[in-house]
Amino acid sequence: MNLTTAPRGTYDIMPQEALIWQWMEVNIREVLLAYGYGEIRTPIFEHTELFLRGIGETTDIVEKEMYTFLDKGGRSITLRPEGTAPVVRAYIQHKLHGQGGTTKLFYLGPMFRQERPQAGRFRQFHQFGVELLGEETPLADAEIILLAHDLYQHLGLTELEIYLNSVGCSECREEYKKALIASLQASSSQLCPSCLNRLERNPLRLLDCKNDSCQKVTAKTPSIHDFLCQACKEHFIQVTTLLDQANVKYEIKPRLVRGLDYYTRTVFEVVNTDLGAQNAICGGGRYDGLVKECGGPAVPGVGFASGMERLFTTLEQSGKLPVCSKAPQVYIISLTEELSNVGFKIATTLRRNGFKVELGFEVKSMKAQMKAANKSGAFICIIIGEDEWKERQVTIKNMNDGQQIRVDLPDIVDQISNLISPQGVINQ
RNA sequence: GUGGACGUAGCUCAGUUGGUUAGAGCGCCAGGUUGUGGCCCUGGAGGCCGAGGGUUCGAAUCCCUUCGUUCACCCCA
Repeated sequence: MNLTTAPRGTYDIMPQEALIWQWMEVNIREVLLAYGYGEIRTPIFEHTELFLRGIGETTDIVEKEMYTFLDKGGRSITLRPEGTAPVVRAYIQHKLHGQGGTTKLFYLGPMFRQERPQAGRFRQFHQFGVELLGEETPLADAEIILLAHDLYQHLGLTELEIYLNSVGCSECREEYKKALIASLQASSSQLCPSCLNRLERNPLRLLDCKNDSCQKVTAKTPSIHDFLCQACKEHFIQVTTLLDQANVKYEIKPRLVRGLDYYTRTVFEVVNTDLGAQNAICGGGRYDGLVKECGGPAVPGVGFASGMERLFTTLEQSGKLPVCSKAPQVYIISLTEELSNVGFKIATTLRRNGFKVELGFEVKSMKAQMKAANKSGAFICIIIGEDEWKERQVTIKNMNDGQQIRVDLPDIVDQISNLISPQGVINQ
C-alpha cells in the first residue's frame, strides 16, 4: 500500500481546479432551481438491499461494481453507486407522495463504483441528477429531456447529441424480448461469448454489442418499435412531438437500451462523440415501477443522471471552461521584520473592507518579494519600507503600469478604492 | 476481473548496441541593483531512474515478480 498516493480510481481536486467545479455546480443549480427542482442530499451510503432492489440484481453494477461492506452492527452497507435509488427511498420515507402533485428533486455529489478505472471512469466520481416523481404524462419525459438540453446549453455546450428510444412497458417489452430471442437463437453460433450469456439474461443489451459479428446478427432482428403497445407508442410519439415543438434535436436509436433494469418507456442519452469510449455524459429515462419495487406506492417517475467528470472534460475540449483566477487584488510586502506587523494590520483592514489581499509572510529581499507579488497576479502591491514608515506612509504600486504613489496610513482604503472595487467575501 | 502501453528532477520529456560523477526545457532559489516584479544573463538546489529479485566485471538500459499510471474490453454516467 502506498500511503502517498490516492487510492486507485480516486483523485484530488486541487484549488485551481476546484474553482471550476464550483463554477459548474453554481451553474447547474441555477438551471435546476429555475426548472423548479429542489435539492435533496441523501447519505453517501445506504442499506445494500436498496440497490439490489432498485437497480436490479442481475445488473453489473450490483453483481460486481458495488462498494459493499458490513458495519459493526453486521448490517450490509453500500456506498451509493448511483443517485436514483436513494432519492426514491427518501421520497418514500418522507411520504412525499402524500403531499399530492408532483415531486421534483435534484442531487449532486460523489458516487462510487469498484470498476477498473479508464478515461472518463473513476471509482469515486460525481454525478448530478434529477427525478420527477408522480407524473405519467409524456410532458414529464419531455421536460426532463428539455432540462438536460437547456442545462448543457446554459453551460455553453451546443454540439452534444441526444439519443432517444422507448423500451416499452413491462408487457410489450416481454413480447419484444421473446421475438428478439427467437430471432437471435437462429444465428446464435455467430454471437460472441458474452452475448450468448446475455441472450438469456438480458437480450436487450445484446443490441449494442460492439462486436462486428454480433452487429451483423442483430442488424436483422426486429425493432422494438414494431412491438410497442398502443399506449407506449402514443407516449413515445407525444414525447417526440413535444421535443420537436421545443426545437430540440434528437436522434431516435431503436437499439438504445440502458443497463439499469428499472427503465420503462422513454430512455435517452446525451453523448459527446469526441469523448472516447466513455462518451455518454448524461443518461436517463422513465422508471414507472421503481417506487413500488422499493416498497412505496405505485408512483411513476422519470429522471436523468449526468457524470460531472465527463462534463468537465467536455467543457475543456470545447474551450468552454471559465478562466478562474485565485489571484489577490492586493499583495503586501514589508521590508523589515518590525514592519511585518504593519503589513499584517493593513491586510486585515483591507480584507475587512472586502478586498482580496495576500500578505508575504517571509521578509526577504525587496526583489524577491516583488517577484512574489508579481507571481501572485495582484493588481496592486503595497510596499511598507522604513523610509515610508518614518512618515507613517506606505507605497502603493500599480503592477500593470508600474506607477506608484505614497499615501498616509489612514488614506490607504480610500486610495485603493480609487483603483479597484472590493472582490473579497468579507464585507462590513 | 481480462488485455495492451507506460513508470527517469516539482512538471514535460531525452538517455545511443548495457560502460565512469544520469541530462534538457520549464518551474524553484540566489546573484547581476544601496529598497522595485515581468525580459535578459550567471550560478545553485533538487533524482535509491516506481519497488523487489535475477543475469553481468558493470544495469535507468536485459529477464522475472510486484506496485502504480493509462487506454481498451466486460459494463456503465
